[in-house]
Amino acid sequence: MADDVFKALADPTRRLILDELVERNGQTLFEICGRLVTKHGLGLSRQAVSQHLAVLETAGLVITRREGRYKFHDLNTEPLEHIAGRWLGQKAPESTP
Amino acid sequence: MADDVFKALADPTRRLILDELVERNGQTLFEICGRLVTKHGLGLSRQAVSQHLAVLETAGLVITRREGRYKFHDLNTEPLEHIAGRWLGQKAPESTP
DNA sequence: TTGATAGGCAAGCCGAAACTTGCCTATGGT
DNA sequence: ACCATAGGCAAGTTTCGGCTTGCCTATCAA
Repeated sequence: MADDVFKALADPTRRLILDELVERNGQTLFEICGRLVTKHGLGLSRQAVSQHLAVLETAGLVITRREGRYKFHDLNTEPLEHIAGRWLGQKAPESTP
Repeated sequence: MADDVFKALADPTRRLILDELVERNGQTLFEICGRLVTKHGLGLSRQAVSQHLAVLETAGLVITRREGRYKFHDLNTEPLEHIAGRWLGQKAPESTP
């Protein structure tokens, strides 16, 4: 469960994909491909991005909905909220003024 | 910078090490080895744990201090606090009562 | 000083992960 | 009906991460 989330976040390309989805939710595979190439200059194939999206989906960080021949990808931040708490929980909360 | 933190957290053994340091801070390499073997039943060599600790240290999650022939490992949770905020930042903060 | 304890360095092995390549399915427009 | 667009599947390659093995250094105690 949490293992999938950490493994998904381990790759810099996947973190960039999450960034793009924060900026504009509900993008298709081709849109994400275009953004990664033009805005960040990384040259990867469409299948590479597709596989990254699959990893993000099994981690629960991306939820997909199909409409016709389009498949839209929505960001789901819920798995991100409890991740660090595993080690921050019972710590003395240092001065947070 | 953040890349090191995510890569460090990607491995389940390293996450277990952080758990052990939460439970008891300032352990030596041999102490951590013993705990991983006895409490969690994983059979890994001392060098494996040493390499894991090195990864955690370059990520800033573990800080070491040397005293004589002992090297104590202290947890540093600071890099964990801003990790998820990258994607949670401009999201509507749900009810935190 | 010798031995035991705590740790470090470096090369090598192996399996998993990232990426490619090639082909296939499905939807929509004209 | 036809073709272009959006996406999927599967095998192959290559790179990288985790782990081992073997040996070396340093500190302390007797």
